[in-house]
Amino acid sequence: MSGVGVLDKAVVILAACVDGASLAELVERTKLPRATAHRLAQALEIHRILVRDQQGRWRPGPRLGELANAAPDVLLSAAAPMLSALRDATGESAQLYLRRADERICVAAAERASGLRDTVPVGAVLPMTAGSAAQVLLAWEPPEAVMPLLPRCRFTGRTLAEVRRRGWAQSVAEREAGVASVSAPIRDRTGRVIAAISVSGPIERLGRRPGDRHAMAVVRAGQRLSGL
Amino acid sequence: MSGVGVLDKAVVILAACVDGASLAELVERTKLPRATAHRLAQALEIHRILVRDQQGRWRPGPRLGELANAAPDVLLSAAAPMLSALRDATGESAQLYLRRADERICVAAAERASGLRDTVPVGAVLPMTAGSAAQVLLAWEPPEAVMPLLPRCRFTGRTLAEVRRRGWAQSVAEREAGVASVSAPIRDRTGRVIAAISVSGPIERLGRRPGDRHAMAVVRAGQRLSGL
DNA sequence: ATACTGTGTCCCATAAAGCGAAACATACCT
DNA sequence: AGGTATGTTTCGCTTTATGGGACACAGTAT
Repeated sequence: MSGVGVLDKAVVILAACVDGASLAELVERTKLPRATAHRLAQALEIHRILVRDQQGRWRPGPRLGELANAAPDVLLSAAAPMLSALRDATGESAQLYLRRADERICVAAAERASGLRDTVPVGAVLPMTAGSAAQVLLAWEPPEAVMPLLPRCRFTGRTLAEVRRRGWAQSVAEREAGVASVSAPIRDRTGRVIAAISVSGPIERLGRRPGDRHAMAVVRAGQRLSGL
Repeated sequence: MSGVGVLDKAVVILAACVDGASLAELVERTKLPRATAHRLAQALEIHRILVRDQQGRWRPGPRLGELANAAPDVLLSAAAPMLSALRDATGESAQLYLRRADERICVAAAERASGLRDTVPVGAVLPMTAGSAAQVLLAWEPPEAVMPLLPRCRFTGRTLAEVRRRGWAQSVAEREAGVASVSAPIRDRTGRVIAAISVSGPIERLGRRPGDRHAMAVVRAGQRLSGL
């Protein structure tokens, strides 16, 4: 598929191990012969791209993070002042989310200093089934990646089409009662959505159409963080 | 080396691309024949493990981060409450650092709420040449990885030997005048140091031997975050 | 206790994939 | 204009990767 079969197989194995996999699960998910899966997983383990726990389950190893450091670091470094600026411009808490399978993780945040505010601590794992950031992270994904999730989502395919059209998403009382939010995509150089930038706060302040008020600032921040 | 030559070559290529590389640089750094380096880099690009910019330079692609998400997520998720607990227990700001080549990045922090405090925002990139976290991230590295850096460090090989003996590091006015800090390692299941956890604050409060006061709490927090 | 099934590991004969020299195209420098 | 460096592609050949099957161990059913 890429022209190098061993790499094709290794990537399939890595994808199967994101949430942990035994050898049997690996074979089942990758459809590779057991000897092949075992041999390649061991080789990835030697490189610390996979690690194996006491139960014999493989999951992503530290070397992946080391090799990936440049990409996330650049975004994280650039995001910190941008989130602070967005918080100051909008008067609401701002966050940055990465997608992880069926969840999203907050990797940077700038919290409104006082008063009523939505607090999402860095490291928090939130669902992909609700919230404007989830809509943004899903809207540009291929349909086959989205379809299995949609039955459990608080939004629909139609909502995601609207997100693609507008370039941003808004939600009211989706992830949490009383909270409204606006999100926009952050893209890599190829145009793929790699993260979502958001502001969130109480419905009392943001209203039932928070995009009217804050979409432009959030979209602008997302554009500035794109292409790094 | 791992028994699968293509994977061995791919990892060498990925390591060479962490800070960006043209084809010529890739060939120079990996010692691979040009056709081989080109073919494998293109295959990694097809998988989005590498991306290529307009100048033809390859660097880590978004897929690496996606595949690595689980590993950093587990640590990041677990760290947030642990950093808060450490901040409350010690009364100082607490941070978590990952190593990136010759720098370290703050990926999680819990800041002391009021008064004089050391503020390191999430996303901040700090040098590997000064500070107790730098000592911890270097102390268990192989000598050949450390030697090139030592001439520029504010500490010595002897300091690093002491860190290995004690299991923690302390620094006074190294990274910044007036700031003292204590750090301890966070290890993966194989025992390798993958991150450093720290508390930092003014010398006035922490004293010139901040380890006397806080090493136990920091080491304990590091142990609890190890092996995830 | 025994038989069967599932899982993990390893070996090695074989086939297929990956290798990489060389050719070609383009850009840059003198 | 000529030489050099860089990037891309081809394809005959060699080396590497494949994966069936054997083995060991654990778990389950009878």
